Amino acid sequence: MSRSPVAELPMKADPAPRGRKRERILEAAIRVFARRGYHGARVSDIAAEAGIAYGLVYHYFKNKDELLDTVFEERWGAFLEIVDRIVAGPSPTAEKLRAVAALILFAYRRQPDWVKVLVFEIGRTSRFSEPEQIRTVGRLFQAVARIVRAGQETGELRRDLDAELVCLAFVGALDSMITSQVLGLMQLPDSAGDADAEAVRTVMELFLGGLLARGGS
Amino acid sequence: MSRSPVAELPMKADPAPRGRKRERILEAAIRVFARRGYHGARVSDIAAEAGIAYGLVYHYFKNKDELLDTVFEERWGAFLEIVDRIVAGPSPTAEKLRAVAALILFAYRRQPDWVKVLVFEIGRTSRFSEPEQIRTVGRLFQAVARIVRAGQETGELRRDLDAELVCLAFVGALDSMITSQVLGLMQLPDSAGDADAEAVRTVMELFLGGLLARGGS
Amino acid sequence: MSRSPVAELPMKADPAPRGRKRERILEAAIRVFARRGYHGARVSDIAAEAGIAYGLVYHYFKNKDELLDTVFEERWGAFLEIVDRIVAGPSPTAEKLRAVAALILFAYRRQPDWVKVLVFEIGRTSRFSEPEQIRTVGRLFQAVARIVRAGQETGELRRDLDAELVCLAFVGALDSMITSQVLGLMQLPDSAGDADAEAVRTVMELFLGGLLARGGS
Amino acid sequence: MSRSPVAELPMKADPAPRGRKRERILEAAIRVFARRGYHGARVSDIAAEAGIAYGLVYHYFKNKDELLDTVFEERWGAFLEIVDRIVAGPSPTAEKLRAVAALILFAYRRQPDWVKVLVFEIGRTSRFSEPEQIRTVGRLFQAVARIVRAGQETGELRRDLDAELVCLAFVGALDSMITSQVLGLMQLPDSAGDADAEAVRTVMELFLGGLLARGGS
DNA sequence: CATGAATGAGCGTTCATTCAT
DNA sequence: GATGAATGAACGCTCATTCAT
Repeated sequence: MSRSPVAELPMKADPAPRGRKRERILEAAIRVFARRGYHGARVSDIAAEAGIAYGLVYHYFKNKDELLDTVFEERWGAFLEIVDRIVAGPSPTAEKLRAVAALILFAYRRQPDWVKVLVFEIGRTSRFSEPEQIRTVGRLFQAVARIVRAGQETGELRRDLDAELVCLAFVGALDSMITSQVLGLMQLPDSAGDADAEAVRTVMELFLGGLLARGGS
Repeated sequence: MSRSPVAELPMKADPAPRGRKRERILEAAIRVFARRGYHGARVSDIAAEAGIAYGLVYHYFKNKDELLDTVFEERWGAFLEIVDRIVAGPSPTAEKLRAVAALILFAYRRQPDWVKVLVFEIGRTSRFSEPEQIRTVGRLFQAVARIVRAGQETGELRRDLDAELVCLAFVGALDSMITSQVLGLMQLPDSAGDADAEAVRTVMELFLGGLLARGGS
Repeated sequence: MSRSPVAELPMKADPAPRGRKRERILEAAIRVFARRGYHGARVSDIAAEAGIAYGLVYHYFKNKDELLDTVFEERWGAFLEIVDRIVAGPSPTAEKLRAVAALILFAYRRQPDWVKVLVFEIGRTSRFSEPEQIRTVGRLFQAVARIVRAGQETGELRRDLDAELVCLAFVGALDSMITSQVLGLMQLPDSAGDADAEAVRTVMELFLGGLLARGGS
Repeated sequence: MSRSPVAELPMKADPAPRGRKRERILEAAIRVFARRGYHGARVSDIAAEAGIAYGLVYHYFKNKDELLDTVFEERWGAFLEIVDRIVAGPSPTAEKLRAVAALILFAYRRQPDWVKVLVFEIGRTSRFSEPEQIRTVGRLFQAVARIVRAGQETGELRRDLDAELVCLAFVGALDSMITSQVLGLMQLPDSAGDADAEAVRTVMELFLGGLLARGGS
């Protein structure tokens, strides 16, 4: 059996060594954005966090905006590659959806700062409204939509629901859960064990089987 | 048959008349926040939009922050009252959930600026993380959770899923759809007719019956 | 006998009283620009010199550039009005030219800071190259050119020289002398008495009668 | 008959070959200063224009200031040598003055960038006020003054005018004309032919013979 | 000689907030 | 209540200069 795709999402790696200043700046930016938000983050904070001189940030990046854009594009790109691999894989539709759900819901544990930035600063600022960013985020929806459409074609999934709307609901549900995690609100019954796993189970049961009680019981 | 709860959400009303300066400032604030975001909105912009001197804003509100908070609390409170009435009503569980979904999904049409502010500036800034705001938003989840729990008790809904998680998924799905509307991305098959209604139908089918194709039917 | 036009150029007036902040800022700007040059002048220097708060400068002027432009336009306009009155007056051509020469050469005594700014920051920065500023300065040449052309028509002045070139030479000569004054280089034989008057006499003798020794003497 | 001194002013020469980095930097500096002004010119712009790494500029020059100073001294020195040769030559006074006028007025054609820098960045910044630069520029005045004084002694020129003031006027007139050229304002009647030659003729007629119409002719 | 990464002081500008009228 | 002049802390950005390689 192959490794779970979740495992491909790298853990917070060792900090970039001296000499790879550009990486250090990006990593510092994520930490500071996570801590104070984009607007609250001063460029000088980021430089201090990265342990480099103020002006060097402007050697590597045009301005503060480009820092956030770059963080977004590079990390999001890496994330999408994993999603694409899930989509292209051989698993049945339900398994693919479960893998995506797990990938997203486990992400916070692995890269909490990056997920915070994603949740609070990217999906949610008006600056996000710019077409390019929308398109980039849209690629996640496209990937999930491909899973759903394939499932509809094979007959695994019902065909009377619009795939795009289903995707919106699915990703929205996951987003909501991850936001709840970030805010520290997720108080799960099973918190002793594994809250994330419970969340994955719930979302899959819900989306696959629905809420309604089945006659048999 | 009683009026749909959706109809209780007021349409963009006539602007407050001269003399009711406080109302005019709040309405102006919503428009400016919607247009430029909270950070991009200058107090002077809001005053200009309201047609008053900008020092006057500080007569009615302690500071810019309080403007956003007040907007949030007053409008959100009105919204919650409708939700609470749905919760307390006599309809079956499925109908209550449908009513909530419709209320949320139709809101953008009725109060686009307010919904934009809600979507971009409130659920999503790090400032939102403050406990009080979380609690306020949490009231929506509590209301929906009460519907779900009641349904589980009556046997209408299955009991093996945690009500809180179900709520998160449900509200998240709706949030995702409304965001998609705000961004102008919702391209529905049925766009000639009523995209919102189609969204409501999909989300209800999905959450009640699930995605899986049913063998027999 | 009427007052000399030179006398119309106001002496450094009393500083603008409190309350006329805009004027105070402009006057302070001239002093600071004269002392440190446009680039060397910090906005905070100007505010301090004017005795007002930093940000107030931006209440009255869009930015530092607009300060220099405003200084230039307002003062230069006042100067041109005097020149225009000389042009329109009844004096013979030679007297008009002498009046202009005196106006310019005496200006430094009356408004040394303003003349310094004019000499170093306006006629001479590349930013001056912008069409609008050129046109404004050009109005001085136009005024002098009108005197010359009128003199050529009445037969007072020779007609074989292009009026525009004559103007350039005339104004250039005066500019050179005033610059020399500003730099503190003018070491005149008559320095005990009135160097400026001697400069006026020389420039008029030169331009009217030429350098060549006349046979008769 | 000897070559005109004007011809000694070298045309824009071939760019310095690779390897003569110092020369290339100076030439690049002149071009960039001409294009953007001293303050607008970044050291990196100059290095890019010269095709070298910008750290190298600091091998050859102490700092940006020294670049301008060096440009000024070297080129100005070459220019002064020509002037000195005119002064020392055997021509009559009037011819010497005409030669100086021609040298200056034709310079823009031969070295437009250098003349732009001279006009806008050297005679005219407050930094120019430093004694050393004043002295250097003063050497031009001294040279012209020697011509004038010699003419007064031989009786060619009238003696009732102060030689220094005459020089100021003469050089100022030429400066004004050349500035007008640089700004693209010189609109001469004879523009089809040779505007510069017409300027030389006018300035000489003016300074030698004066503006006044002569009765007899 | 040559490179360009690294440094950091310095400055223009914004804008929320206060307050005299 | 109403106005908008006045205040000043805060921060992004530039760019001359240094220095390790």
